[in-house]
Amino acid sequence: MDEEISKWILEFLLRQPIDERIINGVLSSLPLKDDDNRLKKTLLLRKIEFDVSNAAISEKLLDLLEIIEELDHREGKSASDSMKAAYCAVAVDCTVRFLDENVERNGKYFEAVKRVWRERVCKIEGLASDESKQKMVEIEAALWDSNACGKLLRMNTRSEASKLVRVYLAEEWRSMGPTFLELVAEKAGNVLEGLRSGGGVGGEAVGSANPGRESAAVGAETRKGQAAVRRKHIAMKSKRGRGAKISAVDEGNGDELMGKADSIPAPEVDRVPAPIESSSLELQASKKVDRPGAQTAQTSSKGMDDMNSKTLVENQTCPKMHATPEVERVQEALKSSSMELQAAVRDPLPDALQTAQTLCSTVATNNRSSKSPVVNQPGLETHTPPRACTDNDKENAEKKENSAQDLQGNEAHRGMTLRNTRRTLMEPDGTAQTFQWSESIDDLPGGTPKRPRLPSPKEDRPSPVKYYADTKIIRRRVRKKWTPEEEDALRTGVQKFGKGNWKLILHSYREIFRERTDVDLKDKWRNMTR
DNA sequence: GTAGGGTTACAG
DNA sequence: CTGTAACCCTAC
Repeated sequence: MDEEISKWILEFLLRQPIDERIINGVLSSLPLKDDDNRLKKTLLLRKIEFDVSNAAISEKLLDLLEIIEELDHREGKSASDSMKAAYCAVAVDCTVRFLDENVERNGKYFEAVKRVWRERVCKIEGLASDESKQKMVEIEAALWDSNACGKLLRMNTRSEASKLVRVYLAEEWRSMGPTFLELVAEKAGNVLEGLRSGGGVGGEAVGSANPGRESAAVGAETRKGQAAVRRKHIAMKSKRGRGAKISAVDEGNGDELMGKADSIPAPEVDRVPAPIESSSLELQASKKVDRPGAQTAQTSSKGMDDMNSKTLVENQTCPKMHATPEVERVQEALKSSSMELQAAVRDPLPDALQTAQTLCSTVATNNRSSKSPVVNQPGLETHTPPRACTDNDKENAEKKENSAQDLQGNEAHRGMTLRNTRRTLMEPDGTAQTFQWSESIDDLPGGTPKRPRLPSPKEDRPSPVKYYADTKIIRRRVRKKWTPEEEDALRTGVQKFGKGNWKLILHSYREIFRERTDVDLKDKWRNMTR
């Protein structure tokens, strides 16, 4: 199946309340590449939503939020306030759950503070906020202050974390907009609406304004108001090379879509959408969950208001089930727009391979025609990634050639140089620097997808709270005077085991030396014998 | 784990 | 401010 189509399907499925096993099955069967942060983010958000809905607030949620923050960071987007708040609330809950009202029994709590706040929250600059700094002060204070301890214990941190994560999720789903398939379905809804009303098809869309997350029962007025927002989503898609044609249709009226469908020769319509049909059948086969609200395309015009975009996608992908003339026309329209989209998203690999082949054959020709000795000139290596040649490329190539000739004397040398540094353009270039996202959801050989992993160590972004944390959390123990009982036990211990066996003495009188260490014993003996 | 030097808190 | 006890850091 085409990778782009796989992405559309997966993105759509990830937004649905489908059994996790089905999602995993789809993940392992679709050909996906590691270049779509939106898809990765959708996957991560779904995971978070799953955990929160199961009341599973844990440090794993912090992992997921950190990965999303990293993805956003790479795209130049900083964490939203709701994300920071959610992250902070989860961190608080993951710590406070270990808190004991007796501050002297808070060993586990101390470990949690260290693990969650010192080694994690403080180091993620992108998720730091004034609130998290404030919370950290309170969290730390509970280590020694029973009042602060009591205050934290009275808080319902679990509920707060759950609530704030949900708020964050809602905001994130909203900002991501509908999935591509839902957009397409929405357009189909417009067309159907137009057909049923027997007149012009306006810009008003059918379905939820945020089809992936919100109820389909959105009032017509609301939808009108949000039409402009949807157009923005489409425009965004078109920039990515996905929906250029559909975008154009949306700006005009829906009849254009039908017009395009009609104008496309039948063989083209039949040929191109095959991947969509086959993939949709696969999905249908794997989708065992029937949604009660789903209706067919035979629904009346009034019923269309309630029809959500999922239904439309199903209709689109099951042509044999609802073969009314209207539906067939919509299917044709969808197919044609799909074909146009496929045309817009051109795979660069064939061009690249062809370019590489051309270069290699040129080099081979030069080798045969030139009697010049082979000279390795690393300074003249070309490491331009293979891609289709443009006029500019040709110009640049000519310039490079000229400068190479200036240095080497002839074009043949250049060819030989290229040949001697790398056998082919597809070979790894030892001098080139590559930057890859190694935490791929599908970076197994052969593109076999696998579950997401935690990110590798992040770049060292100094955190403004780190210094604070280091100086605050590792604080001196509260100074505690030695009791006469402890001094007696120490003297007895030294008499019995000898000076220097501090560990042994400590364990022998563990009940007396409650909060002392072997080093304390050694220091105390030093003081006593001075 | 131990030894010894360094640092900090506190009483006078 | 000073001396001392308690605690910390680090080399071995």
